[in-house]
Amino acid sequence: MPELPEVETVVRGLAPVLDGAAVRRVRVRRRDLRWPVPSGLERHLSGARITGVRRRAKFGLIDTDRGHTLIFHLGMSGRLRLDPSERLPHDHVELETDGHRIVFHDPRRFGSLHLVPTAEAARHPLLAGLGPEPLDPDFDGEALAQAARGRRVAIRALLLDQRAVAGIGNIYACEALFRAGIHPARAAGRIARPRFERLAHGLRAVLEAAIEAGGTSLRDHAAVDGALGWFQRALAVYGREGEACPACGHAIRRQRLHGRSAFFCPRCQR
DNA sequence: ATGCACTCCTGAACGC
DNA sequence: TGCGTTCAGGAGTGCA
Repeated sequence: MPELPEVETVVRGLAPVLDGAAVRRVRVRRRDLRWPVPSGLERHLSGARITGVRRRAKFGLIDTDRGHTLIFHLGMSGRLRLDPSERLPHDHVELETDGHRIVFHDPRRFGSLHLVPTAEAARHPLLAGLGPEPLDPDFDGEALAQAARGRRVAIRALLLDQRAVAGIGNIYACEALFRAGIHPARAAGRIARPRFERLAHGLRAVLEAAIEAGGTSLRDHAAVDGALGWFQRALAVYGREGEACPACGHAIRRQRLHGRSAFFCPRCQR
């Protein structure tokens, strides 16, 4: 389940391979992803040179010298495979450069590909409303406090809202809340100001540690070279229902919240 | 504006 | 063994 650290891992793996490379051929085997693969993808990318690979929230952006940017989202089960030795089911799109092949593989097809003029990438509907990057140097508790003002939703739901803060999914929302000692069901607007500072710090710390470890590979994530991320070993609460809280030893609890599991320590998180 | 259920999809895990 | 059910969840949609 690619969240910010997993996408960052993919982008970092992709950049040295794609930066400066020329796209030789694009092959689309399946167009019906989360949204249809743009019909002009092959035409606009073939022959273009890649000028950069970057990330915004959970999106990867590949810029070309033709003024187009390819945006990818990995959804739930998406992977980018670099120079795969065999073709697999669900290999939907293939990008051949002068030297490598990048394959977009996505069994559940919650992922998507988009092509936009580079100058308008930030205004694309999927990117336009995104909140601040939690790893941006300017990101702090104030940004979270502002997004939470007057809101009655559970803080976990607010963290998952990409307009409030970008790139967070269920795993890192749960982990950051544990680090900040905040109960996932607590109403966002009823959290005292200093606690947002702890939450912002918890988010940053857990995301940086996860990137360092190459992300969390629960089921679907892997770096472009197929390497698994090792951060699941460092998860304190996510997926650990019944296990001992690493801080106090109390059993980790799982609670259904808005249709999704929230994992937390009922003693440490209030 | 806000909150929330529903929807898409497939594979893994589970129960009988 | 084999079938059915449940779950995972990012993010748009549509409703109250």
